[in-house]
Amino acid sequence: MRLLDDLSHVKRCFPRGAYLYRSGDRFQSLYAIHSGSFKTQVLHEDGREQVTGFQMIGEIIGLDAISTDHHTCEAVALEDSEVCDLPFTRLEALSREMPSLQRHLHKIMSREIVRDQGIMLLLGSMRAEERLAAFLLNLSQRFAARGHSATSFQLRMSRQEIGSYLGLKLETVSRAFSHFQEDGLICIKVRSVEILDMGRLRCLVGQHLAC
Amino acid sequence: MRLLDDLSHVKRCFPRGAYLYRSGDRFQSLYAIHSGSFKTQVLHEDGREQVTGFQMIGEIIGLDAISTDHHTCEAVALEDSEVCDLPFTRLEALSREMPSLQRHLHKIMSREIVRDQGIMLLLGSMRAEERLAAFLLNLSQRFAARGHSATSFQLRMSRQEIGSYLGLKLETVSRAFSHFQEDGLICIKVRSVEILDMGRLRCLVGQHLAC
DNA sequence: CTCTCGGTTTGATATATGTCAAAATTCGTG
DNA sequence: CACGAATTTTGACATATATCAAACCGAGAG
Repeated sequence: MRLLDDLSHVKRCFPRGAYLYRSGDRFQSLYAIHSGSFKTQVLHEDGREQVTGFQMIGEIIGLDAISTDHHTCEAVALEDSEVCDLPFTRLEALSREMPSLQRHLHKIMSREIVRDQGIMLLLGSMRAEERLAAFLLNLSQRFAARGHSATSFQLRMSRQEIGSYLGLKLETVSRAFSHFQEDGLICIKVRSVEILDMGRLRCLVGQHLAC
Repeated sequence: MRLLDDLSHVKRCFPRGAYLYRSGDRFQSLYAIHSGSFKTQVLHEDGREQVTGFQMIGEIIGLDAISTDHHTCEAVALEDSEVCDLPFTRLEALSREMPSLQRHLHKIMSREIVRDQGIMLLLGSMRAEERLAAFLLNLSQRFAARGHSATSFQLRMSRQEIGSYLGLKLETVSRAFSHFQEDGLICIKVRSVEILDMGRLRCLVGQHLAC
């Protein structure tokens, strides 16, 4: 990771709502998120859009573009954010010199593939409340990994964006949040979340088991 | 691609139903499909399984395992098949020597990420018949790319497997096929498909547009 | 501070897909 | 060739989620 830091000291700022890249943009760099957060989404000709992920500090985005030399999705800042460019040809050259960097890069790409498989599982075989519980637990875990509270955090995205990510309508997301709150699983006030019963939330994901 | 061929002349055979690898297996190699076809699926603790893809000749599988050194999904032969092992450490060593191989490997991984995004779009925002139409068009295109007919082919997977892949129940898949047939879009007899009206099938994907 | 507007919540109703069940067909095996 | 098992098709009905609509709330602008 230190190697990546060496590659670029230049941070660029993106205000909330700004595009880091758009679908069709020429591929130059991967981007390391230095502060803030982004969403990535793919567009369908007919205008529908599907959020494919929410990225936070330390995560690398832009991997989709390697395949065609053009970005196939777009990345939008969810809050004021900073990113470091990682020019890809330099990254490739460096990783030819340093097997550890090479392996690291491969792991990053593979991890993205595994993450995507998890989302397919979620979209293909979970019900609305399971999906939302899985989403909350995923956020919780990622906040914790960054030294923040695992139980209390702010959502950076709208109900609409959560819904798009989870394959649900925003009303369904809102209702599921309300239901979780009635059941004492969470306390939610618009965008601030507190997880009250992590155990039962975990049980919700994987309904099929007795809990 | 020739480089990959050099890497391994050894083909291994897998009869229909055999596992190429299972979830949890130690990662050693990527696999190039030399003949036949496979499905990959992820398992949920509670027993649910989600098919994440169908792979055919020339495609590389096992990329998920790089991230953790263990396979996170499993691959099952859909018919008698042959694969070439591509030992990953040798692949990495070679690609340090040969920038073109390095780039090729990166593109393969990135292409998988793009493919997964497409499936998320499908699962997250398409209706049953749109999903199935997209699936048929995808198969058609891949058969055509391999020199087979784009309009007439055999399905190698069951309704159940198609349903799992598309986030639908097998009955829904069957009904959608029947409906396509009534509408004169396809002729389907169990596992043999003939596409009769490619244009209207394309229109079905992306319902929102007037067609 | 108040207004406005986007976002959120909640309710009533519609609909796509799931569920359960039975019949029909195909396929593998003896 | 014939049997049984597995897969597929089809039907009747149930239900999760979408849709439409209205009320509510909160954050930013003036």
